[in-house]
Amino acid sequence: MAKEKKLVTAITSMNEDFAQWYTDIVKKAELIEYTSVKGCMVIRPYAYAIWENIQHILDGMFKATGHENVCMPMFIPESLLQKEKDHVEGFAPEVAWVTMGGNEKLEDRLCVRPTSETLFCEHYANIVHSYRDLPKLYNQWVSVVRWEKTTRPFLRSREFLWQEGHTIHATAQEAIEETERMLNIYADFCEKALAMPVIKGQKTESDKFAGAVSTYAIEALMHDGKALQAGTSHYFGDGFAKAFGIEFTDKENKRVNPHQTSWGVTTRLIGAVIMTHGDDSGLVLPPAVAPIQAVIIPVAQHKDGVLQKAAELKERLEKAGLRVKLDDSENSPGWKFSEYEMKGVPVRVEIGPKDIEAGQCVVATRHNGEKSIVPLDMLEETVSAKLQEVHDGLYKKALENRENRTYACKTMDEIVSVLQEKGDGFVKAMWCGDEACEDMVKEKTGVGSRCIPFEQENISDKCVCCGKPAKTMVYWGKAY
RNA sequence: CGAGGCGUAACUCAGUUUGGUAGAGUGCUUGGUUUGGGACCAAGAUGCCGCAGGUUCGAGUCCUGUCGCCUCGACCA
Repeated sequence: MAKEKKLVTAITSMNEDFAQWYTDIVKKAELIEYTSVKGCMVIRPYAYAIWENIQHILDGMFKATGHENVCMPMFIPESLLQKEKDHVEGFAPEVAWVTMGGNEKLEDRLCVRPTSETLFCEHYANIVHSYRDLPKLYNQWVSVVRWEKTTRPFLRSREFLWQEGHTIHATAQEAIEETERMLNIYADFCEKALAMPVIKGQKTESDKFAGAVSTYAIEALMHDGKALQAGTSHYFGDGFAKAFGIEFTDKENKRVNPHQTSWGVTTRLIGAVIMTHGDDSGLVLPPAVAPIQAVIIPVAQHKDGVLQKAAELKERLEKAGLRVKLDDSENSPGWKFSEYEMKGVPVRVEIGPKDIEAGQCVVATRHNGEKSIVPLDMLEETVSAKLQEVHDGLYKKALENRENRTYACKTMDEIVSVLQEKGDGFVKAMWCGDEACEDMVKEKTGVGSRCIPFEQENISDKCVCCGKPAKTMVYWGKAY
């Protein structure tokens, strides 16, 4: 394979040092700026625009499935957080506390929400009285705080933006269906909007959400072979309802507890996009969420008619419904090419005096660097087709990477040697269901359980660790 | 939070061993020539040497603490 031409020297090569490459990208593509509080970052306009596009698409999917947006307070009294035992145990180590109000010490200190189950439960206890009140399908777009020890932009920050859906249903069946529905929406979104293939599956007991009956997740594989949990959906059963005293009268006039779910995705998705599609020239954005879908670069822009023509192309593409930028700054065309490659703009349109004379322009695609000459009267349909091509190309490349880095193993020795030989990736291996084996695999091979995929395969009849009869196939991997 | 590395101009970094006037390249500003892959010439501006103490006649340099970034663990969306 021909060595890829490196167009930008300002960033570290991803194969040389993936972590440094990531850090370079988030700074150079003007996604974030660090602040004086560890783990809290400025999400700059370009990154926030990506988030807004993510929000817009997902919010539409939520509304289309009957969900309503609400907004809970950011503070949770300690007494409220304490009500569900597993939940508080899971989150207490990483919550930030407000202990003073002005100069007064607070009687019941307030936790800054790390997640809002407790607030939704308190609220549901007040508003749910009858089966006629159910279901409530609520969602909120807010930020939460978790006092992480190790922080990385987008992947693990102390404050992050997310959406958290919280629903409450009359029956377990309905709640389970909701849990599955939302996991499917996330998977759909990742594949159709972010061009990122994901594995749907269930988390193991040790890995599930604090207070949940079962946790489901979508897992993606990054370019370097590490796994990233891209979204989660939890089924709570009636555990929270019992702990918070949520009851309703059913059709038979009996007092019963409702069943709940919660589900969320975060700004981590931006990190996932960077690490799934980025290359040594910078960011590569999937067209559906790219703040700029096509950038127009005028060449020899001081010459008569070039800027006017470029502006005309911009207007035409905008009318066709695209997000377009015309860069008429004084920088050289070469500089602009590199700049928008760094920023991951999927399609570039070049227009110069020679093109104008010939009634054409040059259209280049970011993901593969291909350029083609396009008659001006075919601009709109060509750019739209190219955007689709970029999306498909990104998805295909990400899927290939995942497939090339997914290894089926029957023994722990095999896991160790395949990882050593081929590098990090997903390991498919059988498991007996015993937590001791799960821990042992992690200890001996360095890969932890990611999920029990819905799509099961039979790699072997025996557990990869203890050799006893296997119950399920598990995806294992190193995680971000 | 444990082990290691690094903090000097907007960026990348030299200078720290042996204490003695703050440096380079890139970028930025202005003017001109350029413009199809990060253009060229000229003139300019930019520093609490991460922060706080300490040692010293004198600290970017030595000592203590602290904050931040990177790597590897543990924890996690």
